[in-house]
Amino acid sequence: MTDTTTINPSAERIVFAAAELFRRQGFAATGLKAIATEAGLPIGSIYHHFPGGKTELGETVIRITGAGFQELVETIIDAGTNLVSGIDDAFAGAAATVEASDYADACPIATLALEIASTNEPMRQASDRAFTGWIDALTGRIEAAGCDRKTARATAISVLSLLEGAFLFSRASRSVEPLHAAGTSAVALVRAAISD
Amino acid sequence: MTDTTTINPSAERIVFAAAELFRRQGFAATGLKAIATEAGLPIGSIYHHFPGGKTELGETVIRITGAGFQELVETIIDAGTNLVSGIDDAFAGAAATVEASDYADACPIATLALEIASTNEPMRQASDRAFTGWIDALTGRIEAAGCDRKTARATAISVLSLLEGAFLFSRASRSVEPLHAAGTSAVALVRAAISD
DNA sequence: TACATGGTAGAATGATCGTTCTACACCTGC
DNA sequence: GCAGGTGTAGAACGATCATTCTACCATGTA
Repeated sequence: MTDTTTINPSAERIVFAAAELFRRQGFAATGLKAIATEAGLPIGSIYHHFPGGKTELGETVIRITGAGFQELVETIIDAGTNLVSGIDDAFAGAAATVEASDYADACPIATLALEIASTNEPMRQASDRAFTGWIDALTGRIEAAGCDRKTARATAISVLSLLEGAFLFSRASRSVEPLHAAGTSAVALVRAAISD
Repeated sequence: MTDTTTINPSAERIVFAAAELFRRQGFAATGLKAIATEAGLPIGSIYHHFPGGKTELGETVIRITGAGFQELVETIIDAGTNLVSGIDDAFAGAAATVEASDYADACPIATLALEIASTNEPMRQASDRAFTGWIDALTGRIEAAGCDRKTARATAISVLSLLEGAFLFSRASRSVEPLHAAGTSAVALVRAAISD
């Protein structure tokens, strides 16, 4: 099993190649050969670094890209003059990223999380942990901004739901309108939550 | 090409079998043999009814289940004493359905829509049309409840984003909490939109 | 009766799949 | 120098994939 805190350069190349392909076309449609090619390594290396096979690689991708996305979003939110403007910036940034990537770079794990939710328990648990990390991080910020914990959590879930739902619609419509609409609503929900 | 307004019994069995499997495990992970088996028909029948192959079947599944979901949600919303309570009922119903189906029956087309968004243009367009139909239908209701069109549309997009995002989190966490949180927020957004 | 149409039935095809296996190279420690 | 560990390299394997093809049946029409 790959070290849980660090990851060696080749394994990292495999994870990033896989993450890109999984995000763009999903888990089942991505073959290990394509990942190996994208990573510039032989297919045997995948099994060397991830002896558990495709599922283990999938879990690692979920863990690492889920944490990376969380860190990115936190950085954006925390750079705002306050929580509300930070969230506004995060949605705007998401829209810009999605548009600049030809509507491919949306949520790093949503596509495969839905694919495997009913069929691959280790990966489902990994995705649950990633999403829970996001929800907890945002809950903490909303709470710190002066909201009771229960409402903060519900608001965090809603804000992230808005983001995920809007990603889906943006990719389907090849338009950033959903992300802008959802961003406006996210701001309104958070404003209401911290003004109570 | 299958008739666009009616569909014969065998083709219908194929579509429903496919829809179930696509929803549960996604498009790429579902083989035509499994669909044929589920429909109780030989694999040749799939090509007979859908000469365009798997893509054509995918488009048909998106069209039919997208329209069916819209009709279901509209029925629930319109049965409420007013728009706000109708939307509340819709989210509660979604939560009950997801829970009763072992967290498999969420959005009929989200999983495959994300899988194919960057790789299969005919199907992406079909998913865009389905989602657009949902957005337009809800926009109309919010507008009829006394909201300007621009805000009505943005609110409709947000409500549906909340639903889709919450479906994702509910499937990942095997919990209905996200749908209840999103439902409360949807109600708040719609209330605010029609009181302006 | 012959032909056309619509449909079920399932084998055949070449390609891709995840996985296992064998081979070799390099580095480190004893 | 040898053994063990780490890693690249890619062929082999059995299974599954989407698609095409052949065969047969039933019905309706000329």
